[in-house]
Amino acid sequence: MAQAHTAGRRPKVVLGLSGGVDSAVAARLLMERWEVYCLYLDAGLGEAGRADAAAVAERLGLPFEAADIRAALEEHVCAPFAADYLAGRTPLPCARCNRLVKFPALLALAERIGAQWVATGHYARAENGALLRGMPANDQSYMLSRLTKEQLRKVIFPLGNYEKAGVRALAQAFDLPVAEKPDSMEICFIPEGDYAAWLDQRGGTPPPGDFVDPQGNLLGRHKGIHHYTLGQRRGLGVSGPHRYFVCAIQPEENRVVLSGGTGPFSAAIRCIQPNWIAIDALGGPMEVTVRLRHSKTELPAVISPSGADVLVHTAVPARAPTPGQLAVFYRGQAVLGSAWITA
RNA sequence: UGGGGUGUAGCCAAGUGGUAAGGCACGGGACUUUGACUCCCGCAUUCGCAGGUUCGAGCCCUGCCAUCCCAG
Repeated sequence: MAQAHTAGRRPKVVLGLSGGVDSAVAARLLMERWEVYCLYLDAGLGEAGRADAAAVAERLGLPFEAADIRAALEEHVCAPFAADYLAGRTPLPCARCNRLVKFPALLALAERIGAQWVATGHYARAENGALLRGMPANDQSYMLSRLTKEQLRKVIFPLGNYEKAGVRALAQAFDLPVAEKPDSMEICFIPEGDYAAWLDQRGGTPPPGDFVDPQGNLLGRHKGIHHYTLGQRRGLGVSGPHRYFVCAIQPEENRVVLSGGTGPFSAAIRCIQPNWIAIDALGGPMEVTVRLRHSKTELPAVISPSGADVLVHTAVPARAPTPGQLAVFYRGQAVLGSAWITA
């Protein structure tokens, strides 16, 4: 009873519990100081994840519920995802989901139960509305860089100072049922990881067309522009004296342009719809480091405002800046903000 | 129909008498909460076909087939 008494005084937090190792460990860590409510976000793909999440909550003795996010997911993530591919862009669903679906769902439950905080098992840190990198080995701040300042003020990332290996070890030490579960690395709403098949099933995907070289010579046939992304080399099925990279996708012509050499590079990148986290607005040129895709590659760059857009000039040419992906700007440990690459 | 060239794995392409390089494509793996990039592994018992010479032939000889170019 004494424990229940003190538990009642603890601050409440709503944790997104996915059924994976990370959020399970996050739950266990959070329990030490918080009153944790678990929320499973149901994307409508089977019961396996939900069962695992429920098992974790039960093992830890935490309240658990599920939210059906299918409608919001369709509107804010799936539909834009399909539209991007049809327009020759390469979408980044996780970043959109975090801002528009996942965190809003967590915040909605938090409001309902009077919790001040929400949490997830992401590898990043949030401090007073600032978004900071997680540990270098598996930092996930890139995918979180669309979160608003308002959202971030209520967020806790319990795994911000951990690395994957350590989390795995903790999962075992805590005897969590998902300790040995493999990481999932696929788009949560697409089964089998075959996004092209998912798009085709949805309908309205572009037909096969031509692969051409920069001079317009025919190199082969492609399976539909939604099968490709800028800088892609493998899976083209085009053989020849050297390797080929996708250097342009032309939706109007239904063509995919292939080049040889080392693929496309560019040092000048235009981005739209900036989301500033560490600043209120970009007043003038600023030196930052930038990530143009979710990888460890980070380049020094100068960003400058251009109307409502942001112009990025990297110190050295960047490999295949891809429309639809995010440019995330860093100042040291902090995420300054992000913007969508358009060209 | 004459003259010349070429035929090596799905595609390029080394090899020139000593027991099939490499690249591309493809398959698998690592990496990765998107798509990619990158890295690692695998991938012709066989060199257009049939004979012949030789201890030994993809490499030499003969014939045939196929294909390309120039002549018409």
